[in-house]
Amino acid sequence: MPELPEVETIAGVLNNGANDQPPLPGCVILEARLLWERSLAQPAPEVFRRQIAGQSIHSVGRRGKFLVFSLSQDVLLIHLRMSGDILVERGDTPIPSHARLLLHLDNGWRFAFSDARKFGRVWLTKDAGQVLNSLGPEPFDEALTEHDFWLSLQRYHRQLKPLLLDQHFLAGLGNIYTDEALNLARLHPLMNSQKVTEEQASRLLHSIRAVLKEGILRNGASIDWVYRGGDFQNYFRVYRRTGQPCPECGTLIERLIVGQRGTHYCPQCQDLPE
DNA sequence: CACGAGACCTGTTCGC
DNA sequence: TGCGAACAGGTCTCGT
Repeated sequence: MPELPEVETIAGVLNNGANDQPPLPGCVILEARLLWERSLAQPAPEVFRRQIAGQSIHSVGRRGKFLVFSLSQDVLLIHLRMSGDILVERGDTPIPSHARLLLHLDNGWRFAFSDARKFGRVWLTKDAGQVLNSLGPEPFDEALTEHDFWLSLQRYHRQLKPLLLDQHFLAGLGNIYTDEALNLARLHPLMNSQKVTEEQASRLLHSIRAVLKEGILRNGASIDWVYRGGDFQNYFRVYRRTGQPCPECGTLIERLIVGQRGTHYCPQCQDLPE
């Protein structure tokens, strides 16, 4: 479910707190409860419970679509996948129906990893790199230049959309922001990455950064039954807008399946060469 | 290497 | 109204 802007928004709220919840940094984890053990990727459940108890939370960050919690001894990593969310509620409130992991905090509040579809995963490790090192660059990394981006596109002979979704290539894009970025860059989702010109690559990188930036500015998108305050869904150019007019030219948005993902694009603005 | 299908899961929406 | 199919913000593994 969440992509870079949503995860960034969640990390920000957890780190700084909000009107209805305190910030996590400074809290001590008293006890962990695993309600669905398969959500735990690493280590074994007993080890996890023993090891995390007593650790304090130093900060909450993000790498790609991973939430990164720096604890006093270890790093807690959470990937929300399709339906995951983090809820921080008072300890005496009812346990959320899809809670998979609960952390009881020393301030009387309770941290819950909620995940209806059970695709999300949790790691507790001393070496976050072991999990995160295979990720591609952060889209906003200044070291990622337009020229580098073009060269990396040249290294593959793949359809643009599946390549952008590949977290080893670039970290953070998901189905929404990939469709949005390709439309803004006026590139067809099936275009071969090797055929992208240097000028088009530059346009694509700018578009990726623009849609992610706007997503973050609007606190992410809230669609389906998962609502967390963001309103980027009201500004989609093509995503889930099949049959509606393209904001640029008015041509009706079309939908096709690419790499088994629903894909939305403007057949006029995003034409497929040859 | 690149692509498609299947798996992992539950809940909502669509179409007849 | 009812019911099965389709669909959903992700990623891994396997076969061709």
